[in-house]
Amino acid sequence: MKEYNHLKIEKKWQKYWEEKKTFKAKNDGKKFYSLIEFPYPSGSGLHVGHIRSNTAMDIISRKRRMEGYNVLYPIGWDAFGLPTENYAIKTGIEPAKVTKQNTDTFRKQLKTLGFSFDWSREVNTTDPAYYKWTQWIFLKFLEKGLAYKAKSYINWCPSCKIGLANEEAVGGICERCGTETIKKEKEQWMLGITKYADRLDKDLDFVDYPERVKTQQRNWIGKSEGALIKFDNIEVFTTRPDTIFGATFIAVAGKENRFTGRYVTNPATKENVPVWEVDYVMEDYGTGALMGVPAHDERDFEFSKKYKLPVKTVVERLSINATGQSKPKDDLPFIERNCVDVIVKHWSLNKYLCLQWKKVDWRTFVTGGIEKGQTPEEAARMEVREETGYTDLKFIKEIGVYHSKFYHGPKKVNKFAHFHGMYFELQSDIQEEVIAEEKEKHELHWVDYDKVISFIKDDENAMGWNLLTNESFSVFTGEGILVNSGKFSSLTSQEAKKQITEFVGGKMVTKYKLRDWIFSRQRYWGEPIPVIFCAKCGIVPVSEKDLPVELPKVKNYQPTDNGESPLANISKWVNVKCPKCKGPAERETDTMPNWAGSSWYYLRYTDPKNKKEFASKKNLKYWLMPKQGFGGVDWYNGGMEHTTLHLLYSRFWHKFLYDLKLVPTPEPYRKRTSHGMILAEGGDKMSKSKGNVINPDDIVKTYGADTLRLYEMFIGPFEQSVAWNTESIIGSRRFIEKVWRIGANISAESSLPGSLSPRARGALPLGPSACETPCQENSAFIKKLLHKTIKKVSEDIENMRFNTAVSSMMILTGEMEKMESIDIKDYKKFLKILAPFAPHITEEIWQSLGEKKSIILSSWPKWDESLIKDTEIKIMIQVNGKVRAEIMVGIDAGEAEIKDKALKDEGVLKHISGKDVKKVIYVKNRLINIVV
RNA sequence: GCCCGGAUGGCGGAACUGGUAUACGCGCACGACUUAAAAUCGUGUCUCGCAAGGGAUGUGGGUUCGAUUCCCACUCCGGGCACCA
Repeated sequence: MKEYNHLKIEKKWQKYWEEKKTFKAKNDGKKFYSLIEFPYPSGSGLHVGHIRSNTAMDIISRKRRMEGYNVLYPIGWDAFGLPTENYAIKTGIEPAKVTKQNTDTFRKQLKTLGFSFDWSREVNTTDPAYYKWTQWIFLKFLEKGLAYKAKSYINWCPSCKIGLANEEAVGGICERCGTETIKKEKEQWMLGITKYADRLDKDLDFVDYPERVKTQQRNWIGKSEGALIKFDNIEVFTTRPDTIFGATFIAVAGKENRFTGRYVTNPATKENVPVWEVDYVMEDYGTGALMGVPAHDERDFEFSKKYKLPVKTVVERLSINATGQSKPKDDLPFIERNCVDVIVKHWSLNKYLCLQWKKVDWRTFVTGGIEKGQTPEEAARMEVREETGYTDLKFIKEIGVYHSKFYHGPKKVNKFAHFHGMYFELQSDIQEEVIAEEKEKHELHWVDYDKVISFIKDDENAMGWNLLTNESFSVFTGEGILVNSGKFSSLTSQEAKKQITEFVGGKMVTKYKLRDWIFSRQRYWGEPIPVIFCAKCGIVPVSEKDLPVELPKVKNYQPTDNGESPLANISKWVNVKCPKCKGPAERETDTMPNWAGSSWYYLRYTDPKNKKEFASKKNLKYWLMPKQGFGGVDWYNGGMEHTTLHLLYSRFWHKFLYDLKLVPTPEPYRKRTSHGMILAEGGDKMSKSKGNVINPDDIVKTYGADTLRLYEMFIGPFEQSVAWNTESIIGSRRFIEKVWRIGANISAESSLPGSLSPRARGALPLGPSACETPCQENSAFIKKLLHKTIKKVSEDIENMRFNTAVSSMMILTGEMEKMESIDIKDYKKFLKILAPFAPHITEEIWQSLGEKKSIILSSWPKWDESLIKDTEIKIMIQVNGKVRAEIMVGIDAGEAEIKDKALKDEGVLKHISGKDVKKVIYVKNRLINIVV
């Protein structure tokens, strides 16, 4: 590991980049904006887990630069400042000092790793120069009526003595210390995020986020469309107004289930229904009251069972065949028919009577129409007798009614069938003769209980069976066809919703789970809310020229016992003159949450030193204007833990600023990705308390920064969590040394120190491929592999598949090392694609090969498709799906030729001789499968 | 309870759209070089079998000429939401 002094080399290049500022914009013609979610200061320091996403973004950013883009890749600090505060409280060191200390350490660590941040755009969100603008934006919210004071419950942690936001007290447990929280009522500042709920939901359609992130955001917003309907003086919210005829009680929020003794009128049926207090109804969702529809809601059903309330079915199942042979034909009208679907149990075995149709691929129970004047039971008996001959039937029960729209192949018509599911048990095998015509239609099967579902195959045909055997089908919560609903009967749920809502005088509304954002914190560390309370003038905003309202220097920033902010005790700071009337007034002592500064820091990156505005319009436009889709930050990588709150909050702020015409795009981020965590060696989360934290400095000291970077990328799929393993890191180091060795060997003029010992040099010559084949062929082979690798690495970086990119470069160097000589141009191309991964060592080799400019100023190599194309391809030959041989054929060999060659192959003949070749399947450029 | 991921050698993991399962790396074993060690290079390394062959991608089934990949059921692990009418 001491063949060259990697630490020296890395230091040399860190310094070089610092001085030359190689990473400054070099091409204004194109633009790109990549963003990293920075590592935030915490007590435990930066660990290898933090480094991973930075490395990934650094690789992308370096590649972009080589592709000629102007890259904005800034660095920010402490937007998620909570850990600092937390650590400060624990240690008693002043938060500002902790931040300063940590920031310096981290800055040094990040530089060591060679990240190509644009340090001149550094943003520190806890700096008053920055949070001035956070306060300024808050005042805009206030001006537009989106910031308001309201009574609200806070979760108070008796141990931390801190009021917690909802997200910090999940399930009533303090996220910081695990203590159970207490609810306290308090006047709090709120931000009206619910006004943006609809747009925050809708605009997800236009951004490039992973599907799961979108889903999580949508769930959080919780949009649902329904109706407000009055039952006398009680208004309920329901998403299922179509079930109102089945509403047999009204449930209002309460602590226990006790009947209130009151009755109200169901506006649809005009019947009186009882009003119950119910513990599963939430006071703050919808209207705090709901209509109980036991037949079509599981909780209502449970409740009605317990208190013996009537269950009234008003919606029946409807299935429409969407695909395949039974899909209704568009040009045919539907023929409605009442039918029976008859399930018949065997007289002694646990088997059931099923039919396999002969003319179509249908598997059903006995079915048929109900003739005029027949009861369903009579019809069922008749059908069983006609189709199967069995007569000794005992009627057990009617299973239910379900509807189906399908195309009846044998009869060539669209059918709209209303099935009555009928269940019989056969008493004996007494059987009459079945007429020939019926026998032609289908064949009879007795199917085992547990095979029925797989025999019937089609879900819709198995509806009767599911209703009979599966309890979860007992409450139908889906949409279907209305029954017992007066003039709305036979409408579909979809059709009925609007009509019924109108009929009962209700109105359609959209509700969200999302609540307005509680924006106050009773803590020291946060931007003070820039508001003054005056006895005469009320709430007065601090004027813009007095911003920022800075945090006062305090001795004790610990939270108070009474739930007030620590700032409340500092009368010097609190007591001010009212800006309007100059009378005595008091400052707001609440501060903003850590999410505030992080909601817009990316905007400041475009113009971090601006003193007049939070960022100039010109800069915002340059970096954010749509390149694709909605525009915004081109690429934002961050941890999964921020996919709901932070992402949603910053989207909200951005949209608000967009409405004020202060930012040019309606969405902040065009593309969002998330990295998986690096876990400690045991697979646990890294944490200081567990003592399993891997410090990047230690790794760098032993293996070098390039090795660490490579390993972080190689260790596993980027979006997946992986456990760290220090043992494996040596592989990445060996790879780098191999690259170095090839570089040292490649040219006599190379100024690289002779990295190969004479012994190793002696051992090197040049594996079998170098000796056995002529040199020219070798060089063509390497060229081809190189171009394949360029393609692979280029594409893999874009898709964040760094692990396979590294792997393919390892394969290439493995082959290169076997060669007697390598074209220096080819080797340089390889260095270029490796450069983003291992910037220091590639830079050193690059310049030792006579290059004067930094490798990052060179251009990203292009691959040549014609070189990649194979002239001969390998075709696998399978016999009955098993690989038996392989043949080489020319790229443009015809199918017949290949098949012919395959059938004559010795290895194949062994397996097919004496057997009939039934079928030969040829998959282009891949394989031949011979079926015998 | 609901929603979303995942499960492949001793280990991290690879496999394009259903087409050679285990690339690449680690570890291990053997060999070369060396007085020796380290480093480096080479060979081998899923499993049963002497071989021909057979069996393996969490478990069980299905579709297919062919399934790690698609479908159904289940087990375990991870993440998110949780009386949302």
